[in-house]
Amino acid sequence: MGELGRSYRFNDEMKWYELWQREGLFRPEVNPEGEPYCIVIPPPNVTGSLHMGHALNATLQDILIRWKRMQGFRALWLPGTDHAGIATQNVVERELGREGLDRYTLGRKEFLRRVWRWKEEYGERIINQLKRLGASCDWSRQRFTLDEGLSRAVREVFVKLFEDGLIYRDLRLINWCPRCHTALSDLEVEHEELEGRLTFIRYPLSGDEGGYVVVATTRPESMLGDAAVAVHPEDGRYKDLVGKMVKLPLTRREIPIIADEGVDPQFGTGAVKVTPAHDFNDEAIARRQTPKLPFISVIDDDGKMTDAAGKNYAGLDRYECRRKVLEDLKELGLIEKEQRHLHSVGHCYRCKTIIEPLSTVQWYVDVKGLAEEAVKAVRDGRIGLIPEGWKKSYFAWMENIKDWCISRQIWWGHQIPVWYCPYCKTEEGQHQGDLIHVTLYRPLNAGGDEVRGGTYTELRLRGLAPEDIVNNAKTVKVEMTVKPICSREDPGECPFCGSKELIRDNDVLDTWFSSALWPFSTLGWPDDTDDLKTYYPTSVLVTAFDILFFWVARMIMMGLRFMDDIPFHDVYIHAIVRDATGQKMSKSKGNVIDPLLMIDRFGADAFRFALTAFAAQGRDIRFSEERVEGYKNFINKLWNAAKFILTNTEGVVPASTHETSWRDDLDIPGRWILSRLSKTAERINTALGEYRFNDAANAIYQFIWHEFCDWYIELSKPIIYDQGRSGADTGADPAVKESRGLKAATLRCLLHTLDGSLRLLHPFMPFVTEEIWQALPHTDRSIMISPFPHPEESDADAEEKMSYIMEAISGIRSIRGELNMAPSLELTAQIKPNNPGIGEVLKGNALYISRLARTKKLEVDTAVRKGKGVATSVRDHLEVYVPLEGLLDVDSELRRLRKDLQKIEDSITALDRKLLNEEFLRKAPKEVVEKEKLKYNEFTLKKERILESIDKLQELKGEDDGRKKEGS
RNA sequence: GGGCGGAUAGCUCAGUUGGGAGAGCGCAGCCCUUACAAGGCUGAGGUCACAGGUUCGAUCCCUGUUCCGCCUACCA
Repeated sequence: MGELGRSYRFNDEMKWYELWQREGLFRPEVNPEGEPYCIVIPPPNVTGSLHMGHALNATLQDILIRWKRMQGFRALWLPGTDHAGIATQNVVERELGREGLDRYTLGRKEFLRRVWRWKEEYGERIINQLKRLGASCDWSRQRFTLDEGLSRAVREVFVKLFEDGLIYRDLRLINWCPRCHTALSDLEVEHEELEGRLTFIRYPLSGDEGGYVVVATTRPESMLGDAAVAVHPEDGRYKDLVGKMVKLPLTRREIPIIADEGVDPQFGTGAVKVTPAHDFNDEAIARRQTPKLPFISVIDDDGKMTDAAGKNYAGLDRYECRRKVLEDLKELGLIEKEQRHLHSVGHCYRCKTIIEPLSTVQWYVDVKGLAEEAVKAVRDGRIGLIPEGWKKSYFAWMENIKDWCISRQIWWGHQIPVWYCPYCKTEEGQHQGDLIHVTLYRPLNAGGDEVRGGTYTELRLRGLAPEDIVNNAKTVKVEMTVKPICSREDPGECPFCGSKELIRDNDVLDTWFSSALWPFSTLGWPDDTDDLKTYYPTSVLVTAFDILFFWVARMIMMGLRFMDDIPFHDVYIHAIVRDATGQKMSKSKGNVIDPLLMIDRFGADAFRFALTAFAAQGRDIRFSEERVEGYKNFINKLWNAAKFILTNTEGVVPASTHETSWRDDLDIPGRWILSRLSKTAERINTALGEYRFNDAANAIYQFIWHEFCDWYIELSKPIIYDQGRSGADTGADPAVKESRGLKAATLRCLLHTLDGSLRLLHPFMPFVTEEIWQALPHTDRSIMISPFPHPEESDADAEEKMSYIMEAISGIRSIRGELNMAPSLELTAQIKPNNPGIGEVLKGNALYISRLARTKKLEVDTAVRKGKGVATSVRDHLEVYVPLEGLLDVDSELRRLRKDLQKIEDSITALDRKLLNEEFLRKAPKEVVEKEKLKYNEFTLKKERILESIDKLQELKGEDDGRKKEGS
């Protein structure tokens, strides 16, 4: 047993974390016999630092894990980080940029060394921040998506899907980020409404001097790549023009006017320019046409115009080019008009650069079949989404899912396990080496000549060694017809021609590809490990909705495919944390609140509790510091309660869970608080079982502050102090003896309830609970492995009787408060119980009433004779009178009573309406009618009593007034 | 364009099988009562967005309207 300082110092939180870690308490092996319970953490980016979303996410998982661990489960919270391909690469490239370098000057190998170095240096930052939060992850099992094991999993999955024909290459338009220099999946594109300009441009008709067609566009620069002008086939205005040609301004090309169903005659002029290589819509039109329209790429990887754009524009940035095109068109008098136009524009989710659709060869996963299975798993309830509302979006997305573009033109990540042989021939008989196009990041010397790129065959013929080519390649574009060699092991030679010279695919996989395997790759798959057998499928996944599609859906698909089982039973989808005004937090808005700052200022416990208490299902959290502060006060309250109990229970033998005989000596308040404690445990269990975190948090808050502190501790004081005074007694008096038993029992009850409260609170506030608990008599090493309180049968009798006591006390307090009487003023009070049974309870507990309500004299009798000058409080089971000779402020008491009367009359009127309604009597359930009748009787009784009091007062007032008149 | 969610006390929000409207903060009054003024006690404050409907009875179920968010989509 220890002593507690004056106030809780949360700065020492980490000493407990160190203890937990030292003792290995985060490992599931602390409960070797327990049923497995497992959560895999949504791996944060290695580049990341803890933000509010992480903090909430981790707090909720920690609550579940600590709760289950205390319940004896073999609870595993498996942590790790994600290599975050694009984000991490960006960070390191920026770093290089400051040194005047870029990744190409370093070359792939050296660049990757740099990234790993960066990762070793900074990659643990977010992990350490999670520790500050108190996250009880099993760090001995920590994983990283680029670990050897996880990489093997990725490779296995890729090869298997390739073999099954579910991974393929294709040439089509993709979302390209010119800044990150890579393809992106549809999900990685954020659409934002922007105000742009709709420009109406005249395209002169060929062979019809003066005739023209007007097209409207938001991207004038793309006209350089136009392949046609399209109109709706039914559009009368243009019917005659279909099949004719127009002269494409600023170029020497002529392009046809074609008909396509996809054109909206209502929009713009009804005629649209078609740029197949730079617009998804136009791509579709181009593919529908016979003959197919040509794809003319006028914008390159960097967002600059290509040679195909014409010599006036080649090399210009796409937006510079736009300005120049507009200028040039204006000069030619071909701009009819411009208007403002609101449209949504795709941005790179990593760097916010505007996406450029480019026609490239990429790798795709055919997800249709996988998605079907994943839909089934949710539809038939094998996986639960909580709150359920998300199912709808899940289904909607899954049912319209498009193939997943998984290749990225970056270096940090899992390189695609595919090789190409430059010496084999394609089915059409071409040399594959001629179809592999390499651009070098710097000119290489080849026999005296400077070489900047070319086909692989050319480069080899000019004398460059294979290593030189690969190591200096900026881009390697492999045409569609080249045969891929996909292999689990790096192939030493071509399986077809035996050539030892193979070129590996330059691209890496989307980071989400490896994240999709997380629930089983982290447990050891593809090996058949004990962990995998024990913990898969995992219990629950806790995450925010913004990665429902990115991650959750894909994990379900991959889990079902490769483990033949769901990856988790439940998915709990929590809120987004916003700022106090409801804005999403973002760096650009400058409204980000740093969780670590909150932890520094208020402690991790208060911060966690604030997040939890507001984590209601289906609603976003508006975060504000005040709330955290409020929970810091709660900690203070708890601390002081503990201090009080500890100083008063010195020497009290620890109340072991088995030894319960002391309970027999308890009186009503003691039995009541135990019953409430048990009820609270039950409420928390139910709430957490349903992922109703806010309910659970509020239940324990309510119990500790408003039941334990406000009532029980106050009620214990008369026992502790009064009996303490007579403690020196000989003990001959049986009443004293008995009360000694009561005192001992009360002290134990205080300790027991404090201990139980701490355990119930521990999952939410791990640090302060540990600190207090360590000061309590205890046997376990830590509260975090002590048993979570089991709900017992509730003590209805004690709860009922306690309500009488509470009514009596608050009745008296109410009169005191309402009539503005000083708390120090000791009153005389009379209580008239509704029946003798209630009276017995009140008499037996008179000590509590008089102490808490501060009375010097207390009379309890069903036949109490109400004096003339009394204040009255009418409660459900009793009436309270406080005679106020001389003190009575008759008018304010009358006002008070009339207010009560009004309330009760309103209720009675409402009930009247109901009970006089025959249909209600006939149709409503009997219990309800009975209840309403009972209420009616109760209320009328109450009303009569209040009326009686009013009468009495009015009588008195009459006399008073009379006296005053006489006196004057 | 399609879909989803929200509108309850001054503020932020709970309210799960439709049966007398709750919390926290804030506010007002009285109190430094020997755990805690980071506190105690008492209290004020709500036609549960609006309009219909179902029902004996609606904050809750249905329809519509208004306002506010979010997701999604190939409106050039």
